[in-house]
Amino acid sequence: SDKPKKENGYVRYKTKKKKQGASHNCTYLMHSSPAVKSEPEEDNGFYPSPKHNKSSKREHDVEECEYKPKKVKVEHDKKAKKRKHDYEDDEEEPKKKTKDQKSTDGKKVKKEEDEKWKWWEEERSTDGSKWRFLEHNGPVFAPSYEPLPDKVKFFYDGKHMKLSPPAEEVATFFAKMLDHEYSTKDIFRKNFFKDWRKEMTSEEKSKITDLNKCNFSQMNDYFKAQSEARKQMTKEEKRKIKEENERLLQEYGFCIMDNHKERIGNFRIEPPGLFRGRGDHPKMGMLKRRIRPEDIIINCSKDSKQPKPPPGKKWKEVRHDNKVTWLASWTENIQGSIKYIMLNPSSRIKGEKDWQKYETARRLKKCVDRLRTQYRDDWKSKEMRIRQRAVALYFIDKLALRAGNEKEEGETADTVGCCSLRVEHIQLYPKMDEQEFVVEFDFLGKDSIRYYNKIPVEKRVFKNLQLFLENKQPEDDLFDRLNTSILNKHLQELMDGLTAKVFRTYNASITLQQQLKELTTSDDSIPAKILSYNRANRAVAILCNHQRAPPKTFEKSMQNLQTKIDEKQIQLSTARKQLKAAKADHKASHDDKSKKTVEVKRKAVQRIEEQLMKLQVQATDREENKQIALGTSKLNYLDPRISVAWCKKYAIPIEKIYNKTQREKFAWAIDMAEKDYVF
DNA sequence: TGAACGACTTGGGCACAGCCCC
DNA sequence: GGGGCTGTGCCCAAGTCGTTCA
Repeated sequence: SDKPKKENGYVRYKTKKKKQGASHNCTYLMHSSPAVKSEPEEDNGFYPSPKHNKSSKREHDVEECEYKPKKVKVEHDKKAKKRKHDYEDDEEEPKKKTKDQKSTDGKKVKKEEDEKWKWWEEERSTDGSKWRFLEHNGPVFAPSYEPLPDKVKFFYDGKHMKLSPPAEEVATFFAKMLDHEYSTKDIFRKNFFKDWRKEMTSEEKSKITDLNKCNFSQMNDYFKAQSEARKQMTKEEKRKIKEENERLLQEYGFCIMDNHKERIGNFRIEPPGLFRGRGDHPKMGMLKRRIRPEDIIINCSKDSKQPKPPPGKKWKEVRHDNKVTWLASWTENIQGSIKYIMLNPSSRIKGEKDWQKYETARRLKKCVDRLRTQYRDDWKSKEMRIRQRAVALYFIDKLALRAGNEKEEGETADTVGCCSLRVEHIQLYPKMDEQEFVVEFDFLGKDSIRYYNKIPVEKRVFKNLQLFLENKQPEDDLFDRLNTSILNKHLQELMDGLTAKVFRTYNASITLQQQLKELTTSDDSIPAKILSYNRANRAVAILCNHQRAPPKTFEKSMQNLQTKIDEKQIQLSTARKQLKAAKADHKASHDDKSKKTVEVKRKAVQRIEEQLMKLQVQATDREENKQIALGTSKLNYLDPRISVAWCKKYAIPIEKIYNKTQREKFAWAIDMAEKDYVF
C-alpha cells in the first residue's frame, strides 16, 4: 500500500509563514509502494527527443571546439586562453588596450571603440572581484516638487483648503491616479490616507479626516492639461528637452569600468509617489518617499574621481567594494529593501554573467537524463521529504515552474511557486477527458499572473500527490517537507551550480532549439521563416507562462490589418485579370511590346502576391500573440546563440530577430555563434 | 539553524518617440 | 503636416539565491 505510517511532531521547514501547517504528516514511509511500471518518457515537447539525446558526431564536434567555459568560475583563464586559440585560425586577436586604467583619462575612451570591444575574448579575474577600476558621476535625482499654481484648488467637504507644500505634494500623487482603478481600491485608499496624514500639519490633520470628502478633481484636470500641453509642444521645445536628456545621459549615463566606457542601466533615482504593487498587494497606496543624497551609498574605486553630491549635501556613505557590481544604492521605505544603480545589459559585467548562465544550462543538458532517472527513483523513497523533493523537481522540470520561495504573509501579494504551492492550488483527477492521472494547477505566480494548467502525470506522481494531500487543509503547504533552500542544496550536490531556475533556462532554450528545427523549412520565404521563429519563441513563452494583457488597441489593429488584406486581395485579382488579358493580347499579336507588357504584369502579380503573403503572415503572428509576451523569454531564457545560429543557417538578417538594444545585449553571442552552434 | 539581508535577475505595464499613412 | 499606431526603452516591482547574522 502507499499508505505511510504516520508520525507526529515532525519538523516544519516553512518557518516564515504564520499560518498553521498541516496537522500531521509522516517523516518516513515505512512500507514501500507497490511497484509501478515505469512509464516511458513522454514526448511533451519539453524534453529532448531521443533523437536529440543521441547527439550526432557533428554536434559533438561543434560542442568540443566551442567557447565553453565548463567551469566558468574556476577555469576562466583557461577558457580565455582556449578562446584565444580558437580565434587564432580565423581572426586576429584583438589588440591589447594600453590606456592607463587608473587615470581618469579613461573617459576619453572613444564610444566607437567601446562599441567594438570584445570583452568575451579577454581574460577575466578569478578572485571574485567584479572590477578593478570604477568611476562615475553618481545618480540623477528626481526634480524637486513644484507647488501648484493658486488657481488649482483642493476642496475638503466642499470647501476650498490651501494645503501645506508637503501635504499638497502627496495629494498630487493621488490626484494623478484618479483615473486609475487603483484609486478605487479600499486598501490603496486606506494606505494612502494613512501616509498622507503623516505629511499634514496638525491643523490639516484635524480637519481632513475622511478621504471620501476630499475633492482632487481640479488637480487631476491640471495634470491632464499639462500632459496635453506636453503633446502640443513645438518642435523647438521638444528638441530642447531632448537635448537636455541627452546631456544628462552623457554626463550621468556612463561610467568607466576597467578602462572602458560602459552604459549605466538606471542612473535616475526613482521619484517619490504612491507605491503600486501588483495583484492584491497589501501595501498598495503607501507613500514612496523622496530619496535624498543623504540616503545614497556610492560605490566606486578609491583612486577614482568620486561623484559630487548636490551642493550643500552629503552622501550617506562612499565605499569601495569591488566584490559587487552596483554603483549606488539606497533603501526604499515600503519593503525596506535595497535598490541599486547598475550597468546596462550591454555591459561586460552583465554579458559575462548572462553567458555563464547559458553555459550552466548547457551543462545541465549533459546530465539531465541522469537527474531525471534519479528523481523518478526518488518517487519511491521511504522518506517523505525525498518524495516531496522529487515530485517538486519533476514539476519544475516538466512545467518550468519557478522555485517558489517563502514570503512573509501580509508583506506582499499572495503568490506562489513550486515549493510554496498549497493544497488549494491543485486538484487531482484520476480520470479526465480520456486521460488518466490529471493534475489541475490553478494559482497566482510571480506578478500575480495566473498559472492554469491541466496535465496528465505519471501514476507514481499522482499517488504521491494523493499522499501529500492526506489530512491537510486547503491552506496547508503541498510540500510541507520542502523549501527552496533544501531543494537547491540537493541540486547543488547533483551538479555544480545547479539551482531550480537553471531548469527554466535549460527547458526554454532546448525547446526553442527543437521547435526551430521542427518548424523551419528551407524553401520558405523570409517572412514565413520569421513566423516560424516567432512560433518557436511562443512555445517557450507558453511554457514559461509569460502572459500579457491583450493590447488595448488589439481589436482595432487586427481590423486594420484585415482591411489591408482585403484590399490587397482585390488588388491581386485585378492584377491577375490584367495579366490574363496581356497574355491573350500577346498570343494574338506576338509582338515585342505585348511580350514586355506580359512580363510587367507578371511581375506585378508576383509583387502583390508577396505583399499579400506578408500581410497574412503578420496577421497570423499577431493573432497568435494576442496574450503572449515574447520579450521576457527572448531576453532572459533563450540562449541567444541558438537564434544567431538559426539566422546564419537560413540567411536571415539578425535585425529581423533582435532590435538594436537586443543586439547590443547579445553582441557576444552574435560574434561567437556560427551556424552549426548547438545548445 | 532559520531569519534577515544583500545582490542580482526576471517581469509586465506604460509613456513616448518615431514611423507610416493620408 | 498631422494624426494614429506601434515598437522601444524605461520604470520599478517581484522574483531567485547566496551570504551573514543572531
